[in-house]
Amino acid sequence: MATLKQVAAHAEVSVQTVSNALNAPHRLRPDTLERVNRSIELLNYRPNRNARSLRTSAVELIGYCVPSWPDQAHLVMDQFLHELCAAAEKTGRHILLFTAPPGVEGMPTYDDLHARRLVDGFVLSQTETHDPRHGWLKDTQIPFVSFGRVWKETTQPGPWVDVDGAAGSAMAVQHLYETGRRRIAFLSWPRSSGLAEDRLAGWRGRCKQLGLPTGGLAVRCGEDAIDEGARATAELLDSDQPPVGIVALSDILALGALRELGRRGLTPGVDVGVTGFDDSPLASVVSPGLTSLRQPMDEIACELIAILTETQSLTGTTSGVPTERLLQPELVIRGSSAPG
Amino acid sequence: MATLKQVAAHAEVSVQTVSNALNAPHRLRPDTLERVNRSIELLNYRPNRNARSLRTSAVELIGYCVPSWPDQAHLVMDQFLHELCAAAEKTGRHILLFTAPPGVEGMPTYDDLHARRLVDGFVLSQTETHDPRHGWLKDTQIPFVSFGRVWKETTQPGPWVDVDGAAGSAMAVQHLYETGRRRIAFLSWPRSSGLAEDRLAGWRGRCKQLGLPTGGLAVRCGEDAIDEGARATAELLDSDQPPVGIVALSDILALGALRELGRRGLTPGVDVGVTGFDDSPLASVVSPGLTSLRQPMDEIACELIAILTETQSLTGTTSGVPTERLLQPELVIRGSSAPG
DNA sequence: CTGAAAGCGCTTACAG
DNA sequence: CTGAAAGCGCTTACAG
Repeated sequence: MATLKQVAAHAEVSVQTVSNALNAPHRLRPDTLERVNRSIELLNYRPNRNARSLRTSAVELIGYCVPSWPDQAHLVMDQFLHELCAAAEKTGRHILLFTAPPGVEGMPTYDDLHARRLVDGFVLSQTETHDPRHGWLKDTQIPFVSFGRVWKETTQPGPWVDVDGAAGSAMAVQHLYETGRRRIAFLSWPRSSGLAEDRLAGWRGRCKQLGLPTGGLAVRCGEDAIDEGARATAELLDSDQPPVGIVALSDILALGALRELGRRGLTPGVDVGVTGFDDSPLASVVSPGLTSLRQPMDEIACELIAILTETQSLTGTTSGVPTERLLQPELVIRGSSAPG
Repeated sequence: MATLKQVAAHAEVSVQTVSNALNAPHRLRPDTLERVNRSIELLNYRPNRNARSLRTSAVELIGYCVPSWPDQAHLVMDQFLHELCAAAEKTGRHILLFTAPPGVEGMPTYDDLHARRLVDGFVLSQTETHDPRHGWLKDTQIPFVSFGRVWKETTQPGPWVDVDGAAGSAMAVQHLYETGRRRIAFLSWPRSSGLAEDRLAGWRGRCKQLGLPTGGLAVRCGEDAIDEGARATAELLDSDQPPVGIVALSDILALGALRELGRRGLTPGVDVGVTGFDDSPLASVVSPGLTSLRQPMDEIACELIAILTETQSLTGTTSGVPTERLLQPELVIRGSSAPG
């Protein structure tokens, strides 16, 4: 393993010059730069990152706590991780994975990782209503950015990126409306979830806007399970005025709706239009395919990394980068809402 | 941020003694140790990992390349990552995530990560038939361990951990046999997959052993998709002697079988018993639940980490730890094979 | 544009 | 059992 010193000796310059060739090439005369680069190539030199980190006290590593499954979002977690990695690598950084107890119990782990200089900062996800982690990290001055807002807080403790769930539901309603449906139901979760309330509000808002009924059309499911989605759908279909469109809060719930339709001999996309959320692998794997709202994972990842690395959180200086970004989901249309 | 030096000054000992208190406490007199520990506590000292790594040239980081989805195994990837993280942390290590082009194209990325001392070694997964990465890493002397065997090689280029697919299929056959079924089919993939051949062989072997027919009962699907599983199932059910049990190579294929049964008014678990592979989130989310072969992710992760850290691959010395481990899957029985 | 020197925070023979 | 000193491989003011 060649060192900076050896490269310097080989190129007959000082170590400082080699270091500059790597980190500030514009400071060198072109001929010197070329000579140094030849030596680097020849000796197959790779800078030792630990030495660099020790000196600069930046490790270029971003911590991400792997959620313990089962978990609502785990179906798209692999997509998220892949994009997060790719986005980090574009800035020369990498993702360090770790496990921690949920909630505030896990904070000592975050603190330790940061204090021992294993990471520069954190990307949080699985944000919950009143998530205590954000405030804790902010107080401790540990850089972080959150995928997901801390719900029901007037002011967010730190920078975040999120997807506009209300807009997503509205898009789903609009789509079902445009395919001729006028009675559109909503499959929701318990009231305690900020995410659920956001998506529910989008459905209600657009329905009102279009002059569609909402009364008795929002059903709360006990948990995010296929059986619950099926049960809620059965309830809706058994009512006096059954809906002809169903916007579900999640792909899982939507799958329940599809199953119940099938059980009754109704054809999804023809008799009743169904949409889900997240465009998980499930959506494209069922038949007919499930129309679903895709989260723009690549954009999300890029924004997270940009905010974490370019704002005060990591550099100590405030730049012009906004620290709150609400991104729009995209409706992926499949057979469950539009046959053919 | 306190340093070793400051702790030493506070405890009125040399830095060497503080270092020993941390890394070799048995070398200190109990009273000295206690005094040093008090200072560490008081100053909230955390050793700087970069300084340590620079000195010891071990970063305690293990690289794992996030597979680009879509991918056969991505449904259980989050479980795998969680267990891998947890296992690494038990040894004081962490997982560094990165992306790389598939196959041998990605090897420079592995090499770079190792040369720049961002990682000590790698855990590979998504092993393919004749996977070139193993030989490459072995030749380059980069420590690694593989989750999955390199199929069709007489000798494996490096240490591995894998799950016994043949035994898994045999367990599924045995289970269906014990629930009274005598005609058991197998849903497979194209011949090019070592994993598929392994699982197929297990089915055939156990059927022969039990005196069950196999002729015309193995169907190859074009790809791992629900539609393909349904199509293959339809083919089987339309034959002169339709099977009453179906062992599928994957949960996805099994889901296809369930769908086709439903379409025909047949009840899974009653009329036809169905089993899948991997016990993915899908298996417990459908109704009836899908009987499936669970990979022991916790064991797999522990073995991977143990082999990587305890054998020559990382320490340079051969220890007594075996470098090849074939683990047994576990049959998780649900309604698709046994009602009630 | 280039170079000699200090230092980031640890660990580890070595000597006492 | 304890301590003084060298060194891991970089970066960065500083001087020329």
